Amino acid sequence: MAKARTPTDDELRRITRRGVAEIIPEAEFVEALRAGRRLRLKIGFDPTRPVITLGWAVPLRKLRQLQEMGHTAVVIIGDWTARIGDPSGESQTRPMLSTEEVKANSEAILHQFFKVLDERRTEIRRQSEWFDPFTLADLVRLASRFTVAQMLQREDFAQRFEAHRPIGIHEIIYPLLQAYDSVAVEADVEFGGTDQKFNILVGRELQPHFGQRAQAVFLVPLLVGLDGKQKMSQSLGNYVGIDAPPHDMYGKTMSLPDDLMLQYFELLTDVPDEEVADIREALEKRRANPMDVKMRLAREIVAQFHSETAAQEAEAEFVRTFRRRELPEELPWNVLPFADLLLTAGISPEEYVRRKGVPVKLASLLMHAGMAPSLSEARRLIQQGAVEVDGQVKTGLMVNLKGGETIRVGKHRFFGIGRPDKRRD
RNA sequence: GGCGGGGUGGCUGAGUGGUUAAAAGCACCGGGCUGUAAACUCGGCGCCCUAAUGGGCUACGCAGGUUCGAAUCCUGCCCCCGCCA
Repeated sequence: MAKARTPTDDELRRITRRGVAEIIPEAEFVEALRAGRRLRLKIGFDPTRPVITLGWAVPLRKLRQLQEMGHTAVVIIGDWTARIGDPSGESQTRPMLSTEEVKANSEAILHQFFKVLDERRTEIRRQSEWFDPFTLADLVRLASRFTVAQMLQREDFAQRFEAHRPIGIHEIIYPLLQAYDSVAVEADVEFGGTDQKFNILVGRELQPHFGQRAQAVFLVPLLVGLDGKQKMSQSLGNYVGIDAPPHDMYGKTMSLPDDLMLQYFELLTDVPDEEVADIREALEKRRANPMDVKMRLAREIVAQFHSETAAQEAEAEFVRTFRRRELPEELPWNVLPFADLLLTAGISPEEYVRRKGVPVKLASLLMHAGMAPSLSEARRLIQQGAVEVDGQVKTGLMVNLKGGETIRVGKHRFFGIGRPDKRRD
């Protein structure tokens, strides 16, 4: 078997110190790296939703680092559990999905993973490979390896047990399944956020029963979301998608609470430790303007997931639109085709020429453009002065459009009206 | 299996016959102030119609019933929780 490159001391420090919460057992892991043994690095995901947030970039970046040295990432698609859903019905996080949905989501997610991971050094596996043929007898045998007491080690379970709140049997089974994944792929290390500690440890305990070496546990800190309070997650809406377009990624980063900047530098960028330390000091001594620092951060992030050029453009656009409160240079990214506009307004092209414009109900326009979920909501926005057409606040019912306008809704949402000459064919 | 408690808007949680689209808080949205940060401040926050005043519809687990009128009373059903076994 091919060997992996052994890390220099400096690399080793970067791998085991920066952006790491805990490695169990660290000494063993370091030893394995030094020995140059090619490691199988497991990471699993739930294909319930197709979105991957920047929070995932934290462990993925670690994997990438190790891939550079020749180790193999093993990505496990939790397709089997996604198809089962959460039978308790209490949790909205695990609806039951069809095979097609799972497939579509998985593909979308993998695509996002590969913005960070090296595809050539990644093995993709599906839970269904080993769970479809799994029998009830297999499950009972698997369950026999663990005790209720062990399960109660998990803080979440312990608390609920203590408070006499329900713990579903299936909730106990899920960690077992995830643990079995490690056996199935013969994982050497499993990666996850600190909230996964228990589950990953279960895998570590299970492997020796199958004659395998126990995997190491590599825990990364949970990235705090844009609200500055809770972990970044799609369901909380406080996230930045890994595949968010440059301007969006840049803008969302700028809305980050100041306190989080250093954490983001550390977890999401390659800015060297010494430099991060300098930034920290500059901020503390108020030598640096927090906003400038944040712009640097936003640039770093956009450059990483898109390109240097995209980062510069996003920044220029940001400055123009928000700091100087000017209109975007080009038509915005969301454009309502002109033909749709005519259709919405119920106006023929001839009528448009005759009237030199299209009178439309602003509220319904907003709804059509997806800026408001209902007409009532759209009206409220208009009434509150949140809507501008080409820089002019509009509070009236109707608005006359010629095409090519830029409409702003609230502080940071824009959409454009297509130009009439650009007919769709 | 026995006894008891409970299901209200995204969440927490008031409300036990009428002015309750439903207190309050959180979350969220918008305006102001700013750096699309925080804090603060003002406003909004079911859906639909109306330029507006206003009107209509749907909503308090589900289905019926009583009543001029029900989240509130009655009946049945479903679900959840606790204690005991």
